[in-house]
Amino acid sequence: MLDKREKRILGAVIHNYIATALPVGSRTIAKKYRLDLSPATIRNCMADLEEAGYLTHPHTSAGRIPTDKGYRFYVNRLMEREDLSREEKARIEKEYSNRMNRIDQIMEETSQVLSLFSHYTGFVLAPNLEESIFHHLELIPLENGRILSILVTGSGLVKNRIIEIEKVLSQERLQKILALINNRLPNLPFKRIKEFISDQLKIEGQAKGIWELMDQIFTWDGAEELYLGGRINILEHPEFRDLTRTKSIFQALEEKRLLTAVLNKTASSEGVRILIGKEARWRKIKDLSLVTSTYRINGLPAGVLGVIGPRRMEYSKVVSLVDFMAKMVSEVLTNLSHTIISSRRVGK
Amino acid sequence: MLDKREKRILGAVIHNYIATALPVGSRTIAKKYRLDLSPATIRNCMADLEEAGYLTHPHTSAGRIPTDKGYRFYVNRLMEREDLSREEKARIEKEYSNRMNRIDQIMEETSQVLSLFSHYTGFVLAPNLEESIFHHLELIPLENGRILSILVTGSGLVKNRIIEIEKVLSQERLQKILALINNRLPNLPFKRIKEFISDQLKIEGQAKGIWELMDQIFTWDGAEELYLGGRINILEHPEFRDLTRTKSIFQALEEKRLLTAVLNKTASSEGVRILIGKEARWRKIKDLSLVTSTYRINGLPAGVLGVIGPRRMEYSKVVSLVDFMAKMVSEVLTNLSHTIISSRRVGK
DNA sequence: CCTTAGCACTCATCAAATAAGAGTGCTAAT
DNA sequence: ATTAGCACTCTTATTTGATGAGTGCTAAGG
Repeated sequence: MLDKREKRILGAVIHNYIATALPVGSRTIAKKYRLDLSPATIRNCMADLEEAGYLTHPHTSAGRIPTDKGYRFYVNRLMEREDLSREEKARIEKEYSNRMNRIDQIMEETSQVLSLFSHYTGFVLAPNLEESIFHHLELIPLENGRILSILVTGSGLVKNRIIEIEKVLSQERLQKILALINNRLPNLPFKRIKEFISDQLKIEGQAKGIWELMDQIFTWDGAEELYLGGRINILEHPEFRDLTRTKSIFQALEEKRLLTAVLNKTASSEGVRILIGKEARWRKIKDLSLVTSTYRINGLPAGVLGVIGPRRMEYSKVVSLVDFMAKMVSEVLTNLSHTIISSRRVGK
Repeated sequence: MLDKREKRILGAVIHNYIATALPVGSRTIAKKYRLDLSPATIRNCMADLEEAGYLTHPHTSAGRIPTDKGYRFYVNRLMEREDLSREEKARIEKEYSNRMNRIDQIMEETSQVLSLFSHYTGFVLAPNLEESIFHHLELIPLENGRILSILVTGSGLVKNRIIEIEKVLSQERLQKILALINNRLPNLPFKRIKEFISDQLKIEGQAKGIWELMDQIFTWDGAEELYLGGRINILEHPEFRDLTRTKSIFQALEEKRLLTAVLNKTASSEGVRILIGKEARWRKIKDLSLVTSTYRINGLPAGVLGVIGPRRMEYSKVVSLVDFMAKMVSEVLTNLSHTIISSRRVGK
């Protein structure tokens, strides 16, 4: 365990490194932070911290820079949360207010705001369908047994695609099925829909063609939608002057699958999560950190949003920002979902 | 007018500069291109070309590089089209084959293919709604007079958004209107829909609430959807080593509005269009060139696709690629639209 | 025993100096 | 009209030396 002095010095090093991106030496700390210690003492202490794995040396005679472990300790134990000022919150809310009724607009805008206020790259992973609830289905028949299926979720997300079935169903038949679905399924979570349908079909002795249709409608590849805002912000930071590295990072950002995979691994616990460098266990983003939070619809986890930036990130600010945005999005989406769900009572 | 020799030399300079990104000198040309002229002669000639505005000097004792005017001449008069090889076409078709039934997937995939085969950045501007034809409308009522409107175009594009109206319409009323619309409007171009509706309403003496609703459904902001693929490819090219410039270019790419504006200005003439550097009349992309083509649905202009890269672009190859992809997309979308439109005859 | 001053040593970075090379533009010869 | 030759310019790469930040160690002081 680190003693009090070591903590203070570690904190000072990280704080300074975050601000400057330059290796920080003992003198700097002695001068800038009122520790009342001589550089020499600090040097000794830093040597200890290095041995313990919290700091490293880029080369023999340079200052220290934090390791992943160092950042982790800072984030867990040292860092104080820097709440957003009232003005900032107001600005965000203003950025946010207009025309926020299409869910994809909300996602897009959120990723923009996250990047704008953090100066890093913002992202939003769209609501996970499995976790959503069903609201409405439309089927528009095309030729050759093709059908355009339009699926509306409880959160107002609209998913459409063209499906093909072997057995051609008549128009009346289709209408009947549709009515049945829109009558029985609303508010059912998607992950329980298939079993529900198969149960119902058994009871009512319906044909196989319908099951085939249903199966296609309610099956989708896991490719969730990822919104990224402010990719260029990455270029702002000195550690990415070097194009060779930067390029691989842009490649990583372009590969939505990668990010999606990483994000899906972060457990959907409460609050803000931080993933530093190699902790993400993904080579391509080993020099990046993620600050993420889960947003919820009606209290149920729906998706993930957050910020991607250099390991040397202003965690204290970013954490507050991400937290705030997660709550904001949760609220907006929950409201939207109420609008939609309660329409059942009023409209029909 | 340039004489034969000047043309050959200009062609050689540009060809070489495209390949190397380095200013090209008289010796290089004398050696690499069988012009049977001494460097000195070539120098004289290049001086003339410079005076005429086709070439420049970065500094006194460097080789020549082409100006916008030089590129323009090259593209218009000198360049031979380098057709795609059979293998390339086969590869593209293979990349393209799978699951191409959702229109947004087609757009996404097309932009990817464009970037993959050009090594520049590919883009597709989604079909312009104004030019599309109506196919189907669904209205799903929510509470408080909110309505989820789902609009299907003749090309299979699905647009959905939530609209609000003052006067609450009853469920039956809504159904009636919907039936009417889906009966009368199909195959009508969107740009003629509003007048059509207002005519109809007059004849049938319907209430104002309906006009308000219709107006909202068939009005949209011009924000068309832009798909970009392979942004990073820009980083591959030596002229963008310099981060300062590169950053502004990424900003430009991020600003979809900008690109959309530029693209909408390129007239929808036949075939491939090339925009070089400042010709686009937009400061931020003054160091970039665009190669674009219009794709069509049933012979009617629907949208624009193409490639964005450095001014020093391999125009001869890229032109063929863009041309090919435009034809490909036209075909795919036209087929898709047939599937959808003919469903009227079969399904209903 | 902890802290600190002092000092030798290591690297990285910067600037100036130098060298090399590419390319031009001009002149004079062919 | 073409070309060879040459002086001149400017860029780029390389070397060199100086500077300075920072460490690690040792020994002295509280």
